[in-house]
Amino acid sequence: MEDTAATLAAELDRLLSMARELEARVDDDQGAPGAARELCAALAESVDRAMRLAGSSPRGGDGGGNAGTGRASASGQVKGGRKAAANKVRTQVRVASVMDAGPLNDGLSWRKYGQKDILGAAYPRAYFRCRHRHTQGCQATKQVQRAHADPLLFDVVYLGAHTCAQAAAVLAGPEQQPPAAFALEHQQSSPPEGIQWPVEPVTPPPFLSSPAGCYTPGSPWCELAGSYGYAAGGGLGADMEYAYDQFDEMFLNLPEVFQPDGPNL
DNA sequence: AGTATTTGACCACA
DNA sequence: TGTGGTCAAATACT
Repeated sequence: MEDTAATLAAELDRLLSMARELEARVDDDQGAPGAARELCAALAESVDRAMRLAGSSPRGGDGGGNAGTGRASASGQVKGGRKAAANKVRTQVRVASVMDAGPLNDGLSWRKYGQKDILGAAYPRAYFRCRHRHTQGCQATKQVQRAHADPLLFDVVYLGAHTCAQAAAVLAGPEQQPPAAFALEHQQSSPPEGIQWPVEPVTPPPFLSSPAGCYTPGSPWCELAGSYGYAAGGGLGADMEYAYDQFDEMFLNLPEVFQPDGPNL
């Protein structure tokens, strides 16, 4: 056990270093996708290994204020069409909202369809689905829940792949650029997401931004101070959790995740 | 007037 | 049986 723990620690440390290097490179040299990709690949590999080492309980740690029910993971079945999301790609992201940051979102059009109090959670969970669900059959949904441990942190879970034209447009951006960056440039097209919280949660897509402090021991979340452009220095954090085997693919081929024939659909 | 959000109820799964 | 996810009518907002 201790051996594994030590290895895990080393892996995570390495991960942190790479992440920081990646940040530095991307930061001062935006035209170096090659180097960035290399690092991303190594990063993904390292994270994957670390996660495997962490044990067979991906959600066991239950980071921070997450209700941690853990029941939404792929259960397969789904009879009457409900709980269909359980079948889909699950991507968990932790973001920090920033005061006065305004109604930022990930550049995609979401429509809130429900909110529910979650057992053991201090704050309700909000349910969103793609606005083009009916017109284009886009099955993507997301769940947003404030972490009770830190009211400024929001746990965002993306379920399912975006198949709508808008998502395709967003993801067709330059060089795997995170949709969030796109969103920042197109905020005016982002309708407000009504969540009954004082601050609007920023919900970056599943893509590593820039690390500051990474991986909280005992938690499945990876703390990543964001430089998504949301609020530099404003205290943005973004965590992410992926199904182990999906991590690399999602990380390196983000657009595929949102495409009709994504890696896990 | 049209659209988005809220909220209670229903359904399915563990 | 309890809980989470979704639906749909009512309400609020632009």
